[in-house]
Amino acid sequence: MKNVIFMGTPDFAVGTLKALLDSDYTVQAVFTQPDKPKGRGKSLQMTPVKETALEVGIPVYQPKKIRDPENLELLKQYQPEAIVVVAFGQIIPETILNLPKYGCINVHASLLPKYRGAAPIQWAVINGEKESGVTTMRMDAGLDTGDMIRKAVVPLAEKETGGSLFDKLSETGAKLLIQTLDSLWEGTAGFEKQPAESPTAYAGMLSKQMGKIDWSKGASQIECLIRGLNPWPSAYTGYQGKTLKIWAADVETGDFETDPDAGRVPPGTILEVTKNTLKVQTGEGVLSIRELQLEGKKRLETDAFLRGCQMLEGQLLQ
RNA sequence: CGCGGGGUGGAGCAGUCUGGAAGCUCGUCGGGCUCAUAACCCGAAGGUCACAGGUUCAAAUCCUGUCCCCGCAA
Repeated sequence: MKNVIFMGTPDFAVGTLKALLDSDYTVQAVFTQPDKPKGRGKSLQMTPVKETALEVGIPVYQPKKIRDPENLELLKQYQPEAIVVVAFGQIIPETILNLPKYGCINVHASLLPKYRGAAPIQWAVINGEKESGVTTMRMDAGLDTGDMIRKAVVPLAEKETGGSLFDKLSETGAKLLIQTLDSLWEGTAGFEKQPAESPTAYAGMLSKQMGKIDWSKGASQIECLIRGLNPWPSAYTGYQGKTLKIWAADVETGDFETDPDAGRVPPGTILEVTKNTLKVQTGEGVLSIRELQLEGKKRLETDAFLRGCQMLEGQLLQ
């Protein structure tokens, strides 16, 4: 008997849950966040983890607060040997952390102690990291501060996006968790303490607002932001009073000294418009927009976009 | 009933308010120019104007219903 309880909520957790279901561990029950109204019609929507659990007929619990004593009692009845927590979205009290024999095992999508917090994947991309990864740890009362058990390094591709890295780490995390559990059951697991201080800023939740492009920043910095926030919440700017999302861009490496305007116009100014390029002045360097989307419209490659929307050189994005 | 934008040849758009011959920028195909080209010139193919009803002499355009896409909000 290898009984475990699974706690998780978003897509990222689904890969791990599925890996568990395919393994010789028994998922006794699943805990996930309550359904919330989402989408255009504001209809109630199940969490991805709940959907998966229902497909295979595992009991699903959606406590508003995992802290409530009744949940501890509930968990006790299952007598899990370990609780697997992947992006659950609620703070788990110590009483629960200490309940299972092997503790609560968390899969965190960064190389701890870097990027503790809710959105480690995207922050790694935003900050232009060359590599990230997944860490499993035995949870303690702190936030992502538990003793580390296993790590897997994943190099970032040149055009890595939050979404693409998300997929990679989700897959990596699933494998890593199984390995981690195996080592726990075999008694071969090693625990490594984390330093008290994380070398990076806390990787807080992403917000729509942080996608607003500050054109006075450097081109390469903006490009990282665009990739990190793709596909959600996406980087955006304004064009003629409308929201303009920027989905992909390249840092322009060409020589712009020939352009008389380069470096002499305010950041955000459209420097050059050709059939399929859109170059924008930034605080440092020039950014060439490759894919964008105007409010209410579809996401388009620059050349398709320019066919229907006449953008003129000299206009300002803000 | 959360708010709003939109569905027009292969792509992106205009035309809808003020009904009356299918337009624009591209792409595709053929020809020309050129050392050459994503450049330029000439020509051609390709559309049940999302779908279904209704009003009208006449509907892409007005009215009603349905489907689908998207932005905001959550």
